[in-house]
Amino acid sequence: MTVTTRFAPSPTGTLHVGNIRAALHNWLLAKQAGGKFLLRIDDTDPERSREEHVTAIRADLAWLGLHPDGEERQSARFDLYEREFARLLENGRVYRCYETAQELDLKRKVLLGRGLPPIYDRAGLALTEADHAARAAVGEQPHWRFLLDSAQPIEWTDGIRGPQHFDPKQMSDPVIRRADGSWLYMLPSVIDDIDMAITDVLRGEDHVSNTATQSQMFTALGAAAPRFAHEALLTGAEGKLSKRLGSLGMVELREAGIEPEALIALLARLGTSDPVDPSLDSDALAASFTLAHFGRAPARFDETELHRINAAVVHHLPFARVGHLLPAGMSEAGWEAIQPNLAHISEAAEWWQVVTGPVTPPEFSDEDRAFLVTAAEVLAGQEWGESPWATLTSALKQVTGRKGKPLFLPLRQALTGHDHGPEMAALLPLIGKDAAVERLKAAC
RNA sequence: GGCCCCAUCGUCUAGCGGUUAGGACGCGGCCCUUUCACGGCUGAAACACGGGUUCGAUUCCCGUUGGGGUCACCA
Repeated sequence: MTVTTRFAPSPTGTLHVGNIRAALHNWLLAKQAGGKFLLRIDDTDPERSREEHVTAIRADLAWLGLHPDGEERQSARFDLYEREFARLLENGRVYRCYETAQELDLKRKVLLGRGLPPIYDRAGLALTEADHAARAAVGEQPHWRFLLDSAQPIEWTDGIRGPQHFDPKQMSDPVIRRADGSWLYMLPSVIDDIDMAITDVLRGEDHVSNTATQSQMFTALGAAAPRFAHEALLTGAEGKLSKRLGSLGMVELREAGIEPEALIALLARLGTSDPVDPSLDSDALAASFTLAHFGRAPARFDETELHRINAAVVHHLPFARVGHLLPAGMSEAGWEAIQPNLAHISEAAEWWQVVTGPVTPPEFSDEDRAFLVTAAEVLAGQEWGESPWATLTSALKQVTGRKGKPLFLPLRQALTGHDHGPEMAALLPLIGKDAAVERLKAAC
């Protein structure tokens, strides 16, 4: 059986760290097995779903390199839901209810106040046909609940959490359809997982109780449930599940100069016993992806760590990958000279400016000025060669007797305008002889 | 409040009765580089607490404390 996973975002917003992690893990799981990764847009709620978010989600997945092998949209599948719903109705697994949201809320509060679990009392189930007729007569439309089988213990072996047991008596029959006929998440998701032949559902542990009720839905629809795995959620750096984390979206990440490789390297391994390794590509991450290596306690997502990983990633990126992001005219040699000094690709512009000029050197002492005059003369007269920096500095050492910092720092400052930066040996050939001589003269 | 999950260096974690408690990231030091960065070496750094069980608990059991999740006509 081939492995098929899915990522099922609701287009009510753009992707954020939690979403991305879910998408990535499902992608890794499928990719590892040579299976399929499907995108399913969960847009059953026309009120809150926005087309621009669908577009953004597709674009973000593409940016991350998580290309789906197929895409479905729940809004295009209502006929299917209708048919399956009819089957459940026939089998007596759905029933009509009339409580308003306010009434249900009140019931819950009363139970909670008495220290009892807020489980739905199944008042709707007790209604007679006459009751329903009377409701209909006054124009009242019912909403629908799925009837849990209290006699059927719920169990599954979770890919991360191990054996799971739930008592259906401890759970409420979920509302699956509103009075206006619109669908809630619970049932369409199960119908689609069956229809799309999803073999593995990997999601956050906030879905554990959903899995419990949904596992009965699979059975009620005559299908075998997929394998389930629930991973512990991420928390913010300060411990609590932060609003910051929830809102840390693709836009912010991109604006902060985070590369997809960095995000993927961190998210693939955070919360597992495998070390985060910025040098690994997605194929290597997929090959080593192991559910058994996931911890069961919530892990902290630290934005600072993401930036560190980003720097490490940038140090590995080949010119071909970043060329189009670099300043016009920047060569491969330029990239390689500057790359080790970058935390973000965007900083390449600053260092390339050092190569192309103009540069603004600091004020030098008379002594240094004299030194730089000599330097300009030596450089102008020297054979450029393979390693002009070594040639220049060893010549100056002999001529002026300077060494160490007094030898190198004025040169660096005059040539680049900075007192630190990429290696001069790599920079000088890029600057070129004429420009270098000019800069030395200009600094005097 | 009920139910579920969790508790080892700052962080992510390995450990499945007897270990000098291991690794990775970060941090300190040294080397390389006559800068910063990169790279190499090295060091400091942890079993939440209280009871049991046992010859012996980080490991097994109970409790306390603490953290996370869930109990929606959101997904």
